Amino acid sequence: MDTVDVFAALASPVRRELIHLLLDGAHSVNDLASHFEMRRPSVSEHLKVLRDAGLVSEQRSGRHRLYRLEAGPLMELSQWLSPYERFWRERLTGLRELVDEAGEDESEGRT
Amino acid sequence: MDTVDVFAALASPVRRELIHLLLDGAHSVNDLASHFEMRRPSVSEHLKVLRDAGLVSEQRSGRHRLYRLEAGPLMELSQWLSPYERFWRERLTGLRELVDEAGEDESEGRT
DNA sequence: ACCATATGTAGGGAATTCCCTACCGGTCAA
DNA sequence: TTGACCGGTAGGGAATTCCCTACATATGGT
Repeated sequence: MDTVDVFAALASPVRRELIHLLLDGAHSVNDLASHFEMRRPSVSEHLKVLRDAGLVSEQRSGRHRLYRLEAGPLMELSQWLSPYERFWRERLTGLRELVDEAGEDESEGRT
Repeated sequence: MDTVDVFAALASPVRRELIHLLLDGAHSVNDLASHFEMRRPSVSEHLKVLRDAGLVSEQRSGRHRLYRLEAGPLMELSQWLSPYERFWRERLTGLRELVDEAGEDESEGRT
């Protein structure tokens, strides 16, 4: 049972597209595979990586397996990102000051 | 000048550690390399990947090169993440309802 | 000029990734 | 049961990654 790092799992554009496709609900493997140029077994392998990273879960239903998005690892990613937020907030603050200087008519308050 | 995908750049634990080290300001390559087991040229190569991804910038200062964190790509990552936020917000809402239900039966208590 | 320091680059080798073609088992329908 | 369909797995090959040891280049100090 290899446990896969969520960053490594998201490093592939194919896998990012896969979880994007799952935003509107669960899909079968064939359904997902139809969105790619590559062969179905390759998509299957990408799904395995996503499973090992906890990013998707499968639910068997007849001969289909429905894959659905799992939020946990993405939430962890968001938490990982939080220490860096101040960096771009500072940048946005700088931009905002420029904007404010350019047009001092409008004022709005939101942080 | 290869332009590197920010997800691919962050796929390496070493590179994530590098940008983490840059949270408290700019550092030289030797300074950064001293935090790792690996040899300095390897750290240099990791820094090149981060540069190509726009995650760090370098500023030459004498014979040193100071690397500093650049927020842009991380902000894009945060934006990429936003469509998925509702997934874990739903989960947290569910958790909160559970907590609230449990809390109605008991008076407050902490160990 | 000479030498030490700071860092990038070349080239190579082991490991990993990513895609492929076969193939296998499970499920449904006739 | 037979056959069509769904989807995982095996094995292989090309490309990429990741680390290494040399080496190159540039700057500063003496």
